[in-house]
Amino acid sequence: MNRKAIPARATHRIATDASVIFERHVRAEGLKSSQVRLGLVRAIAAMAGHFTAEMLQARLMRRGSVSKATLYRTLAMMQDCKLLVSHDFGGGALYFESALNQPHHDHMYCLGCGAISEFTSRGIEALQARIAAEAEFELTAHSHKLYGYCAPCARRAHKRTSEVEPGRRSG
Amino acid sequence: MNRKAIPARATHRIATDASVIFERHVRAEGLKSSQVRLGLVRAIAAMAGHFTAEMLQARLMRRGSVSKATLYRTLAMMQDCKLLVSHDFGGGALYFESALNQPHHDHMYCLGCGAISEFTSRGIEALQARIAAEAEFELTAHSHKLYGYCAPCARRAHKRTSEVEPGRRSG
DNA sequence: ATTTTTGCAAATGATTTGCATTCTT
DNA sequence: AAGAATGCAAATCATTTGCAAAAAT
Repeated sequence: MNRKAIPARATHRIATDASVIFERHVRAEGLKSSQVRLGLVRAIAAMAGHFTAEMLQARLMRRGSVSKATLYRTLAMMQDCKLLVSHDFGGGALYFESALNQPHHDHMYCLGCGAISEFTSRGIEALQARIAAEAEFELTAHSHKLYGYCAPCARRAHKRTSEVEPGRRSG
Repeated sequence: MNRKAIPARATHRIATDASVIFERHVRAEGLKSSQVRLGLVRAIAAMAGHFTAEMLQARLMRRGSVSKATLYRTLAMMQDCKLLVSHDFGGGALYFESALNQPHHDHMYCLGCGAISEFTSRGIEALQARIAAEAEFELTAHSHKLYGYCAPCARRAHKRTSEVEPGRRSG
């Protein structure tokens, strides 16, 4: 379920759809539009997979540079209008992911190589809803992450004899 | 399922059990024991519920003060020897929780009042394991958090007409 | 004696913010 | 013009770390 190698045609469409939604949000909030930000929005929306602000800035650096301030401000706005979603895997920096037409899913994070993959489970979602209902807890969001080793990393680890267990990890 | 009001007898026993485990760990690592740290370990292990480093320091302040440095270092060691577990609910500070004789569980976090409650689900754990297995992902840990409003906060919210939706929240 | 622990202050690092300048409307 | 957006540098803030002094072996 890893998204990769999005064809050029598709990224253009995604970028355009995102900019429409973004501009609608800007108008609704009584803000102003700007070239810099629109370019950023298009680029970010078209990003494949999961990325940090730093990774994003590195990639954007190819063309004109963008200040961290504007980058973070745009990232925040895109989250406000649901174009973007962020995930905290405990490494210090947040990971972002385009949310345009991306149905909800949860993640597996490889402690060996940092690879992030996705999963969904109707069953888990249902059990979760039931648990919340029984506790009279009004569920508005959830975060479910699996940590461990992806297949290649696990194989690599099994070859060596001594393997260090992953230490403390904030759940 | 909220742990509260632990009787004095019980806290003493917990503190003692924790100090034994902690001292074993210290010896195993070739470190030295210390009064300051042992006092901290006993106090922390006996803490009920979920608390941040700041909350902890505030409570410990009643008796002699402890430096943040030592506090964090002890917190880290206690996690190393599984006396303590930490959780990140996205508020900036980590929450800690004594793990002595505390079976695994996941959490619900109230966006209204910050209350933290616990839940467990055999069903979810099983589905989780199956998902990992199918992806050939070697599962070593997981984090599952539900965000929303506890019963009192939900009632309070429904009384008012306009309720602000929780904004971006890193999952 | 030697090695570790402690506390203070300074460092870290991702993210945020103040403010003067530059866009948009 | 009037209000926002931008970039830079400075500020945040929880957590870490360097180092000299104090404690444990």
